[in-house]
Amino acid sequence: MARPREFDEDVVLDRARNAFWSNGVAATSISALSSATGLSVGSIYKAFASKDQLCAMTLEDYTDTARAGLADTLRGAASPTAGLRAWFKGIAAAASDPSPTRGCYAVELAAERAAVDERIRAILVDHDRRLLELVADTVRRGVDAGELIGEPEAVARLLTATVNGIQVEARKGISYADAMATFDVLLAGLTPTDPRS
Amino acid sequence: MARPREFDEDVVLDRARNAFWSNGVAATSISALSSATGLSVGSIYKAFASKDQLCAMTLEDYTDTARAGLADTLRGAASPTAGLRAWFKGIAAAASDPSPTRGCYAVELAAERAAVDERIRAILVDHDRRLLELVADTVRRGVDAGELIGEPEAVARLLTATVNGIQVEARKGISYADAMATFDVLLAGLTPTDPRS
DNA sequence: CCGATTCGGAAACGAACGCTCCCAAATGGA
DNA sequence: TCCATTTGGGAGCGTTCGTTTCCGAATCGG
Repeated sequence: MARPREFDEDVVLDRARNAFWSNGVAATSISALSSATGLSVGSIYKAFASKDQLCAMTLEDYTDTARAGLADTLRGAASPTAGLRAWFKGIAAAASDPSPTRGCYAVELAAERAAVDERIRAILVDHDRRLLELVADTVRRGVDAGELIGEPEAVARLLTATVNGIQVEARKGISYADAMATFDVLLAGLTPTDPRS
Repeated sequence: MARPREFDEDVVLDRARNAFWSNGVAATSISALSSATGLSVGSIYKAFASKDQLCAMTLEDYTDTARAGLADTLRGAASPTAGLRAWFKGIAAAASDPSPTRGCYAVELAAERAAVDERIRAILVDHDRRLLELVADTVRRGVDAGELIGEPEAVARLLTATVNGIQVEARKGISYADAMATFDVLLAGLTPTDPRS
């Protein structure tokens, strides 16, 4: 009953996230969010309670979407290592994006807010745990198939750490080729039949 | 001639950096910097011109110090790989620091400001270039000594990317053991005589 | 010991901050 | 067709922002 909303919450969350992502959370004012989303200041507070709450919601939406996309990529690939390579290609593409939303929103928030905002930190820690499970599962399948070597969880930690490192480089600017070259060296070290040495 | 300064610029830069680092640059006000440094607002502006300028100076001081420390670590070690291991131990220690200045200041600034502040970005890009040369040189020596395998510059990019990735994890909290385990897997993949498979 | 020069710091600037309030507009059930 | 209820939005709340201004204090060459 009563008057229905005129805006699509997902669209508003996307636009708010991009604003936070481009300029930093603290540097993004409510009036800037109003411009970015098309909602008035009062409507933003009616719908999202506070700036911190809105930020947390954009992050939760982002991490959920990112994990779902990664799960599709990893499980839809022809083999575990093919899945990892597809993941890396997507990361390299996002990292070499010239827009101010290049890199990874979760990395931006981890760096700027995780040490000071308990709520953000909790979302990121939970995301990390689930992401690690996803990647470790793929690595385990790769080890079983003889494509990869090492202890799956430790290897998964290395993979996600390296991806995050590339996302940091992305904030300063990195080419697609340099990002992929890094991933190539990484994978070469985790492959049993590598013709090095 | 004229009245001498009553403060030590290095001490003030250290305290300002820690304030930026803990809370984020945008979220750190001039009055907070005044409290942290002991200088009055007017004195800060007389000595450092602006908040952005002060931030850039803290970063330049930090990156110079970090590179000098790493150079000492890498060149003072018994072997190239021993140098890398010493580097990783220092990173893991800084990453598992429970204080809000855990992780790496350069990563914090890369994530929060590099995409929007040209000056900060330039400092970080320059730092990256020099850091990469330093690490690549060590890797090259390691390859020559038969301790490491791969193309030195690409391997160096992987090492620095992984280190930055651990620094991102540090902002959310990571144990010393988990950080070191990640580095162990990384090095195992870059070592010719590893008993895996 | 004086005068040029710099420093330290309190007060104040206009602007922008996050947020609340209030009211008109829009809806569905009675 | 009202009426209860929720939305949209603009004006305004008190506070804090980054920065400037101004002036007494301190120093050193003359």
